[in-house]
Amino acid sequence: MATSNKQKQGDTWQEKYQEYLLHNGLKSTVQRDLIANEFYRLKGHITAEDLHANIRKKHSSIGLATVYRTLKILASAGIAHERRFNDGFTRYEFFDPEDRHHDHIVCISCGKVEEFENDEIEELQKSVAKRYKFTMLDHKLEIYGRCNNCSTKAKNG
Amino acid sequence: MATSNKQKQGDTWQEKYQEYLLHNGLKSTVQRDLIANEFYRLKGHITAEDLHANIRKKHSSIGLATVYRTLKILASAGIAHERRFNDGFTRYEFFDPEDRHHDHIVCISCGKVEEFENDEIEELQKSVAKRYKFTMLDHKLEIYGRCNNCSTKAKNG
DNA sequence: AAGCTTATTGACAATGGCTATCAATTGAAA
DNA sequence: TTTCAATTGATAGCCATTGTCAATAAGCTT
Ligand SMILES: [Mn+2]
Ligand SMILES: [Mn+2]
Ligand SMILES: [Zn+2]
Ligand SMILES: [Zn+2]
Repeated sequence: MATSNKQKQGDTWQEKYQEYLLHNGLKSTVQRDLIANEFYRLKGHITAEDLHANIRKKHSSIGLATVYRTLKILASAGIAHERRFNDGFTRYEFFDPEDRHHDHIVCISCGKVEEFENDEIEELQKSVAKRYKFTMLDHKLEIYGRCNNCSTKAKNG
Repeated sequence: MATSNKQKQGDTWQEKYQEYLLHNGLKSTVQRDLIANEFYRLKGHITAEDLHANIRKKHSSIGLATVYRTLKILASAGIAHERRFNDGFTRYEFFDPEDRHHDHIVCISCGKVEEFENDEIEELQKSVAKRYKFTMLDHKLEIYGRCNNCSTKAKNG
């Protein structure tokens, strides 16, 4: 076949999405596809409600429940990652298999979220898990603080 | 005075508690004091409901809302620390000013929570915050996995 | 010790993010 | 097309936590 020699780097998220639907007896629907595409288009760390609000602008009949449902599917398919910071919302971010693992630094004042990678921390975590005889499956590292902008604002007016 | 030359190491949590109440127009009540003492006695990472259940054994009339309220006060007073792992409950743990900061490694199978300290990770976090020009106020590091016991169980039975 | 003022309590209602339910609709296989 | 399971939007329900409120208790002040 034309694509099989391309060491699977050509797998787009859309292909992954369709494959997941197929293998799980799920259907491609106009709402589902729309939500998935809009999710991809918007980027960032988005809540179901934010995404729903955005979609509503063009497609006012799509229900919030369907957005929740679709985000869960995308997460199960490995296309989205669930994130829970400390604001009571579940957020989703698009996951590209090319991307490396990253953690987050969050501004508690304006909500800005920056991403960072730190191999040393990752390694140290592994050693901690080992020391406590835990099989590490996941981890969560979040730094909370005030971004440069918000720190400056606080100092002045 | 008899205590003033003791570089404040003699401050018990009870003193801190009473002081906090005083300075904030709050009252010492039998329920409040009971909840605070039971919280101290039980240790661990406890939920409001767990604590309430324990107290109910001896004092069946104490309301759950009062337990919630008291835990919030203890947190504000710096006597308890709030923790949110990924099980949907807010947990509280007693905080001793003598203790150093620690993070957590959590078994997703049996719920066991171990505590660890790692200065290298702490330092690396500071450097990340600095790189992103964030004023770090807090951070959360949790390792999720399976404890030795639960890993073994999974392999066999 | 009694009165006074304000905080506190327990019961219960309400909140809010999210999920379950259900009748109507749609996708896709035949 | 027909068929039939999957999907949808609306809405009810869930559940940890918080708000409300009338009754009560703390901690002054006399
Ligand atoms: Mn991210
Ligand atoms: Mn702890
Ligand atoms: Zn900010
Ligand atoms: Zn375990």
